[in-house]
Amino acid sequence: MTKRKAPDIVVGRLPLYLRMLNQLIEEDRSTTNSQELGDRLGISAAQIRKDLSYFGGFGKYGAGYDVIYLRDQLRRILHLEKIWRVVLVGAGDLGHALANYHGFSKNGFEIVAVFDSDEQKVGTMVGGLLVQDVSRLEEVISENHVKIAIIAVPVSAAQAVADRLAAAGVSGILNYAPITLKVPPGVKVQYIDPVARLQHMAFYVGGELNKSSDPGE
Amino acid sequence: MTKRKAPDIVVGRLPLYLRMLNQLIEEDRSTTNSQELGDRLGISAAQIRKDLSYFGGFGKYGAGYDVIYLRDQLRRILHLEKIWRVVLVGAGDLGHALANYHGFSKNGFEIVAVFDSDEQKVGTMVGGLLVQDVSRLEEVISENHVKIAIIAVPVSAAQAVADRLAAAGVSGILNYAPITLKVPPGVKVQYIDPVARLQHMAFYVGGELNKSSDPGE
DNA sequence: TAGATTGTTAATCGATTAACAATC
DNA sequence: TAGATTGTTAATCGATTAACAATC
Repeated sequence: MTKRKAPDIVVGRLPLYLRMLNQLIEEDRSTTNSQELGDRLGISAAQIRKDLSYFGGFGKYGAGYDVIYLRDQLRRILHLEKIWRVVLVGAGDLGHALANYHGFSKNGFEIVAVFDSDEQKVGTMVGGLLVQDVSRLEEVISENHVKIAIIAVPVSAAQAVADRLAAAGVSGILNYAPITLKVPPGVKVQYIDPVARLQHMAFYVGGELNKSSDPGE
Repeated sequence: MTKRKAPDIVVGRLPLYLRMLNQLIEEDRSTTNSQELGDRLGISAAQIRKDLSYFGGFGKYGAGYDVIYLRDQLRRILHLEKIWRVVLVGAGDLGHALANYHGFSKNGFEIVAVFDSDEQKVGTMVGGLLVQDVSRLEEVISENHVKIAIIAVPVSAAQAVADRLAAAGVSGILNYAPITLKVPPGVKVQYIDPVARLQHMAFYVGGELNKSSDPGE
């Protein structure tokens, strides 16, 4: 029987499990088990079984998991059986890279519109889409029933964009601007901040300034 | 007195505190306090004080924190007083965006070389740097004493690149390829996977498929 | 001193791991 | 049945919050 509401941290691991199952399927594997999944993901087998148990029982006692079946179940749980229409705000270098990235569409996220406020960029093509003026943001979101957006604008514009996205009905924002956004209840924000990640690593790497495996010159 | 070793999750928040302090400095503020920092970051004041306490006491009783002083202390703690030389592997769309992103150099991370295995790309300019053949990876890392690298190559090449980076002396890897890397002990990996983040959000957003604030057409 | 806010301790809460009965 | 691995419970571990003495 399905247990109580899964913690957010558990939900955040499901995409990793899904990714690994897709990889196993590509390797033509038909079954796996919590031990193997854990080894390949750097997670304990117990944790994987516990995580899955929040949503149901998907394995076979003594035999592990059918990779196709578990993959399909995870897709269902994560609401990935439909194609999500996504808008991208910001057509700079990052916006370009995101619009051209095939990983989104391969995984069920279709970028349906790209916006920018720069007159120079509006009207140009980015990733097969015509860049639109950001003034059309609300209109496009409404017409396409868009629920998820990606922010790839400078810090100075990010909060205002988030405000408009939320007001227009978006309830999930993937934010690449290095700023903590204030959003209304019910709107989920995920942050991607490579600088913060590098700084996090620098803490651990930073000990050896001049030592390391360097005999000196 | 400084307490015991700080948990990794605490270290991961320090860059957010640093970012907020830089923002306060730009706003010409001279002091702040744990309450304000917490409010603006969506974190409890108690947690901020606790986090900082792992590294020392940086505030003034009754008066809060001097923003410049705390900023400097965080930079020291995170080993950000030097400029980190970083290599970027992969000169595709993402590599382009990363090489052109000024946020790295503004925060003390200088990309010193860009590599690709595609003959078409080697020799071209990306972000002011000449793209080099990936065969020169070890040589450049060694000559420049590089300790941090960014992987922006396809999944199929990522593990092999990580192996070479680790063997060449890199101890921090920022990985954009959607795959869990196997690395030797002592090598720290941080992952950036926008698809996983979108999937995580889809779980929460996914409930309302056809309902939401839409009266139908 | 009165007021404010830190730094720290103790209490609470939550997540991970270990162990094992269930079961195919 | 014997063997294997799940799903679940209980124990452990770790992180967050609450409370408050310290102190400027």
